Amino acid sequence: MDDASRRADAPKTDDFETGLGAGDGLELRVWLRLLTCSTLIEHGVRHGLHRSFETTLPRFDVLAQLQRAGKPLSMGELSRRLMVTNGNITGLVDRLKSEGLVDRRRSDGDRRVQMVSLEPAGAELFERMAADNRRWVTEMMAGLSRKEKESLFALLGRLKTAVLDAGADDGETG
Amino acid sequence: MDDASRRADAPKTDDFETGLGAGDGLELRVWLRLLTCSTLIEHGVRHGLHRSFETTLPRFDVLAQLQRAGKPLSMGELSRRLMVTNGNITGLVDRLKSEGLVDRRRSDGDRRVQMVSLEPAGAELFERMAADNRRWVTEMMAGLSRKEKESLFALLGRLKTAVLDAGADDGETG
DNA sequence: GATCGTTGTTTTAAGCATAAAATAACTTCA
DNA sequence: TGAAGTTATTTTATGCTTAAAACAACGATC
Repeated sequence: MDDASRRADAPKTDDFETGLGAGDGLELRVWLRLLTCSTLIEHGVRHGLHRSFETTLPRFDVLAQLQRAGKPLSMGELSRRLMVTNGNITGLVDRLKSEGLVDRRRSDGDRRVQMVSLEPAGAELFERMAADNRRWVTEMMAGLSRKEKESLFALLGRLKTAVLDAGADDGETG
Repeated sequence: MDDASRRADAPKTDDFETGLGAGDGLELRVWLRLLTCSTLIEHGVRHGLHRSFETTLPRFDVLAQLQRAGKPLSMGELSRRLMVTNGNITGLVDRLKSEGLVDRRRSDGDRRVQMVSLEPAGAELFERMAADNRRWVTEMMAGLSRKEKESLFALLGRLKTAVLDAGADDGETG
């Protein structure tokens, strides 16, 4: 139920993507395919993390952001970077702290702020997970040429910009 | 924090786009960007559904699959199409049924099977949601040319195939 | 130096999601 | 026909996620 649809002349593709006519709704078709790809890869990563490390993707994501930042981050900064709501971070960091992977302490300057930092155990675990993660993702994309991956990367960059621009003044037009 | 790093001759900048070396990790970079785009668009849609219809994306997805199929689907078929676990569908269909949007009844042939069908109210609501959904997604991609969207669609098709192929015999190599 | 608006975080209530175990109905095949 | 295996769904336990409300500390202004 997959390809056989990437030829431009395919008649009535109906390619299992969701109730839209083949003629148009190109944006919808892009979106659905994007979501499918995202979900497939996410499943692969999630499954790997579960099987190899008994952990979850959100936890991995928090560690990744901290490692990448190279410095402690506030709860709010984490929630922005992970694109999830504030309340979400609270529980996530609670669990990571209880596992000894991160530390959380009140900021000296602003007593509302909680700074989250990587513990050595968290950094060490992250390195191991990151190596496997890279391998999984690379394997999943093994069927694409370097050129295809580069094109995809560039187009996704364009899409990201487009969506961000479109959303800039979107709250008030509703 | 994005491009400026897709040159193959970059030394070893180690450009932290999630703790990955700059030289390579192209696959990881594609994946992260894909996830960002997916999350951004999903937020837009989710927000619209919540604001305009007081409903959620998973509910919308179930209705969309039923509408698209044009016939009742079993619980298992729904879970496959939505790429979520079985148990998930149970609760989702429970809620939709309690809202009068779908019906669920045991199959005559096989008494294990539950067939889920669209109620008129569900079909009517779906039509309205789908129209808005299409508009939201189109607006979010307004910054892309038709050509870019077509390229993206094609490349995502290639990616989908690649990931599915890679995953075909993945369970046993772990 | 009290009050007003803002910002950072947590709490609450509900729903979504997973993996794994449990049920229950079907199929096979000896 | 009846035991063994398979398939469809639900249940269980836990965790993730959201939106909205509540709290708490900050900053400004009068």
